[in-house]
Amino acid sequence: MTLQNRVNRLLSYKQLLKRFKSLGMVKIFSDNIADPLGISASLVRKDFGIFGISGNQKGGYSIDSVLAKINEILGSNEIQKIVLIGVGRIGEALLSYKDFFKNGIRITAGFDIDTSKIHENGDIPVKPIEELEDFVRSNDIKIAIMAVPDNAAQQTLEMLKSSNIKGILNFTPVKFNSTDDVIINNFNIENELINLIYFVNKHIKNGKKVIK
Amino acid sequence: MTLQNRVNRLLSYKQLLKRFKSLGMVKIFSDNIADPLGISASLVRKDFGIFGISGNQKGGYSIDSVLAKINEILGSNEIQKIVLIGVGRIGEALLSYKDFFKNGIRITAGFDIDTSKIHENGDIPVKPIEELEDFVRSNDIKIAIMAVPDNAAQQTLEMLKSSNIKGILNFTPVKFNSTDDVIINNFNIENELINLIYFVNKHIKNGKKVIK
DNA sequence: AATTTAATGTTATACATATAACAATAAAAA
DNA sequence: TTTTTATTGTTATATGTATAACATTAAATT
Repeated sequence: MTLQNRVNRLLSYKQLLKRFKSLGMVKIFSDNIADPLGISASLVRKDFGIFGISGNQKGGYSIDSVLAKINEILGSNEIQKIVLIGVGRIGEALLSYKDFFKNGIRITAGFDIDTSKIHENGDIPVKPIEELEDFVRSNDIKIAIMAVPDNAAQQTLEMLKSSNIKGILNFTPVKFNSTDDVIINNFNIENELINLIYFVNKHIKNGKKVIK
Repeated sequence: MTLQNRVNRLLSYKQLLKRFKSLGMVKIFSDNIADPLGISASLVRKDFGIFGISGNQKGGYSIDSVLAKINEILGSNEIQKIVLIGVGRIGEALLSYKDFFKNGIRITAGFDIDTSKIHENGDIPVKPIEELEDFVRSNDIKIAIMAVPDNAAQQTLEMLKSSNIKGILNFTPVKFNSTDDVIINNFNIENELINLIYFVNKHIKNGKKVIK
């Protein structure tokens, strides 16, 4: 089940390496990374190879230099400015999500059609949706989080496209496909739950077997 | 990019078929499903075959009977009771998420250590975390959403395991692996954003090419 | 009633991804 | 200084997943 691409794995490596580091470790072998993540050591080495991360024939990999390289690859060294469309329940939760700062992600503004949501002088301003296009263009923003109700999803997508947004994390229940112009990452909470329920039931029926 | 397993695709089919149905359509061909989802018609037919969904040699598939079969497979006909651990910002947003009802998912209770969050007589009760194990056992609950702060994640996981929970949708930034006892579905919002940023930047550099 | 047709259902192939095996090599040991 | 050793880096194999090709078949046409 754990569907992972190479970049997602890189993030897992980062998380794990930070924990190793916090324990005072300095060097690490591919096995030490593979085992806790339930993958093979050769996959770790291959990933590292592909991203140009190298180690020493005997001494393994230096945690610090791997972490530095991963941050470089992921662009975590620069600040990544994004916008949030739809300041409802989920939108508000995301606005107050302090952890983003750790990875250099900044929600620079929220946008909503509901005028009661607008407040310019907060920690993160919430602006009327009409200002989206101007804001995105003048601040050179490429990424948006979409957290509007499902009946506004299509319309919001069009706005984001015409604002020249290049990547969307879509929290609406409406699934959209990526195109040449925009990469769309759909996250449907209900579907994740239904999926989980399915595999749990299957698991219970078929007897215990780890599903990845 | 759109990493999809067979069950996730089934959910996509369901969503799409409901839309076709709302347009008044009654029958559908595999191409009609495949094209909007950007997959091959043979994959649709193969999925249907694996799940025992059959059509007519000439007339395609009956939308109603496919939908009925999908609901049966996914267990959407029964009510799926789940619990929510951690009633912070995200937790609250999920508690008020009305759409769950459409698919038969019921958050039966929330749990928190913070006593100020507790209220027994709301729409959905929020109970002290100490009552979790009893509640889960007496209501035969198998699925939990974990939305606690990262420093409480490990401890919460242990509680859920000892309460005999079989599936966890994990919203904490701490990644956990599935085991023989429990299937864990990690959703890390930051990681999804970093992942998206990576592919958008790559996309911009390498020239336009659809990434799925 | 025979033939054509247009779809399904299934098998074969291609592509993608992960693992396993091993060759290369730098450090450690003798 | 040579040999051994332990790990990386890389190539070969296996597994998993998606597509393409085709055989099958029921409806439509002649």
